[in-house]
Amino acid sequence: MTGAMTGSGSVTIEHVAEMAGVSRQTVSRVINNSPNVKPAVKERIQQAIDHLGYVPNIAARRMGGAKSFLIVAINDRHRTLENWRAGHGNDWVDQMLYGGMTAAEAHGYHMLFELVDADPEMASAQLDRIIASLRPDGIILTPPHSQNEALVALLAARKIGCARINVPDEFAGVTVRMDDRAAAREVTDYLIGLGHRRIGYLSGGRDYAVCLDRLSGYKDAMAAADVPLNPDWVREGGFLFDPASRETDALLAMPDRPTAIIADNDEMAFATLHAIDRAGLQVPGDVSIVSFEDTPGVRFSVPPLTAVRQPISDIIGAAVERLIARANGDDTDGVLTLPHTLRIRGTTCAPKA
Amino acid sequence: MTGAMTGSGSVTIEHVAEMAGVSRQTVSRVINNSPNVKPAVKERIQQAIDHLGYVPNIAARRMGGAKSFLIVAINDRHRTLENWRAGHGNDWVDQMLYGGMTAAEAHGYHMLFELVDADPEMASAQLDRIIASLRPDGIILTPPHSQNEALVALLAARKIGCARINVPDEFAGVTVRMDDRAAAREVTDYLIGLGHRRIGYLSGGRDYAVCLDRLSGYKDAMAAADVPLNPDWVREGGFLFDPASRETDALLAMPDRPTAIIADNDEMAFATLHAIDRAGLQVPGDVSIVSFEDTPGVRFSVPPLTAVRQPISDIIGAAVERLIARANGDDTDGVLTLPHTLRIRGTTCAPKA
DNA sequence: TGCCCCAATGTGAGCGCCCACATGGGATCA
DNA sequence: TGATCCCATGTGGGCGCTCACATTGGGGCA
Repeated sequence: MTGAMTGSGSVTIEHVAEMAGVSRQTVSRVINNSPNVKPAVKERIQQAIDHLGYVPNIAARRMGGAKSFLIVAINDRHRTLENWRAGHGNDWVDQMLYGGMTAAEAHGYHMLFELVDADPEMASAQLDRIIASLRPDGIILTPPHSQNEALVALLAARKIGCARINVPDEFAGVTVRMDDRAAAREVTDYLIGLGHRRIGYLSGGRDYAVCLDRLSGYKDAMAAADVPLNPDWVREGGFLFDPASRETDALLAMPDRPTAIIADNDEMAFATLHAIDRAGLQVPGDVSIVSFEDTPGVRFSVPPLTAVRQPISDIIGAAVERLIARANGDDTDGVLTLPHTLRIRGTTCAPKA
Repeated sequence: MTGAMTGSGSVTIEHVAEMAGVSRQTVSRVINNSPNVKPAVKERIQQAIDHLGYVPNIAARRMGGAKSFLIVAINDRHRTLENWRAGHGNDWVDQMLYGGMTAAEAHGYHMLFELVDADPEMASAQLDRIIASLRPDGIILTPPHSQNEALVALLAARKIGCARINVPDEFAGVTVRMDDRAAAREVTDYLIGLGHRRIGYLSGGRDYAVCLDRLSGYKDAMAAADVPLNPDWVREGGFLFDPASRETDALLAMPDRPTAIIADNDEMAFATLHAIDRAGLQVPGDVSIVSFEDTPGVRFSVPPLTAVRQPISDIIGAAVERLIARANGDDTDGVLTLPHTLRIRGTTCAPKA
């Protein structure tokens, strides 16, 4: 039961104004929560709105005023599509959608996703097209775009609010992230606390700021606890199963093989799980595993994976909130760091010996 | 290198018209691929567009003309958010986004997601608000909304193209789906072909048309092969791990326990895997498993899961294509059935005895 | 009482585009 | 050669809303 006009053409602000016996502008003020409207009038208008089932047209609002009620989240085309096509899982997009959509909805906003190529020249051109076409009130840049200063500069020139996801502190502007370095430190401390001294690290890759950050945290923790670190314990698996398998094989073949391995995502952690099994070793008895993603499926492996939960949905939700606040005049800059969680499950225990 | 105007305010159709020495309308014709523009003029205009980096403003296009260049995909709020919050995985949203976004992008369209409650009254009201606010060129209804005739009627009244996802043939209008019944028949035939005669079925639930469809296919195949079917082999797990665990336990405790189990999604298939292991039985030696979802993680279980791949991204992509065609005058109705794939991996083999 | 100020409302214009229609010139036909 | 057509282009108007500004009225202050 949306209203009395159900079935007819669109209900405009004009209709509401007429019904409430006021001008368009006063109705507009009520819609936009502007001050200086008499409570009695406001209520009368609200009743007319409810009665007619009036909902402002977003395109017209954009045309008339400054706001578009749109937040655009930019993902890397290649990483998003190709990885998925190749069958690689990813919790990222789901979480972004859930966190962002919910936050946007609460303010009458909409969030939409766009894909942009990582290549610097293409990225700028594509982003510029998106801006021209959509004129969003804010743009969320995810890695690797969030590290691209040219894009940030472009958005600044176009005067569009920009939230950067998961970039290290040094960058300026609005940033929302989790503390990957601290998380890695925490994980390493946890393993050291269990008695591990030979801890391996399967990194995603050195081009990801996040991965480098985590590696620092891992090294920090090892150094702080005076645990010697063999550089060969640190290996790159590119976030993928097969390379991670091979690297784990190599790790297990070392004379001072690690008794615990940290992996930068779940897929690599699973590869580690399999490789350890293949080598005739036990998880977690012989080798403990901690992952850095925590997709829903990790609860169902044998044993279920101990993992760091990245608060992606919260991060995107916070980014949306910030951008909307910004579009409404609040231009607080700064870095917002959201808490992560280490979820201890079945792949970690004290080392045997 | 977007164009010469980089840095200035918005480039409008007016600027292009002036530069090319024609009227706005002629530029508009070029943008919209209308006929009756001299090739020479068209090229001159195109050059001006490229030079200025002109991109039409989507809100203005919506205001002036009939099209909004927006396709909205409607998901169930509860199923989408609550399940995810409770830690249950779901490949659905990712695939929708990938398939839909790519198809939309190819036509200069954008796709956005909205959540709507399943409750019939709320659903209609919420959908009506979405229509009034966004005026999309088309709406994609996913289950359970795609089975809600009131929503379909509302969209028809509002003259908005509607594509329904995964509803059985009997419903009219534009429908895009996979043939779940045939897929279930195929899976069952495959298992029967391997030599299985006692085949269990872990269904998602009887309120999902898709699940009922699959059950029919399973029963068809059993009947066609003259394999007797014990009704107690068919159980409901609500798509969730824990209930599926219990039902599998019950299944395994039967005197004529199944030698193969079909599950309606991956999470339940994993539960089955664990339950069989717990019972001291082997997969696939003692019991074979086939799942009906094929999320990326299934490749990494031990053994990797044999599963039916639902072509969700293709389905949503096709729905987007249909809706865009419809917005441009092509009003072909009908059911579009996209092919699925049975991916045979490590959880199926001939039964022991 | 008169003045000013500000809260509460209304008015005109325009955002950038596409629609309907009007207009001009060439080819086509008798 | 003139009438007819249709292709190629231009013009005016308006979509639904918000902006900047104008206007009204009532309360506080001297």
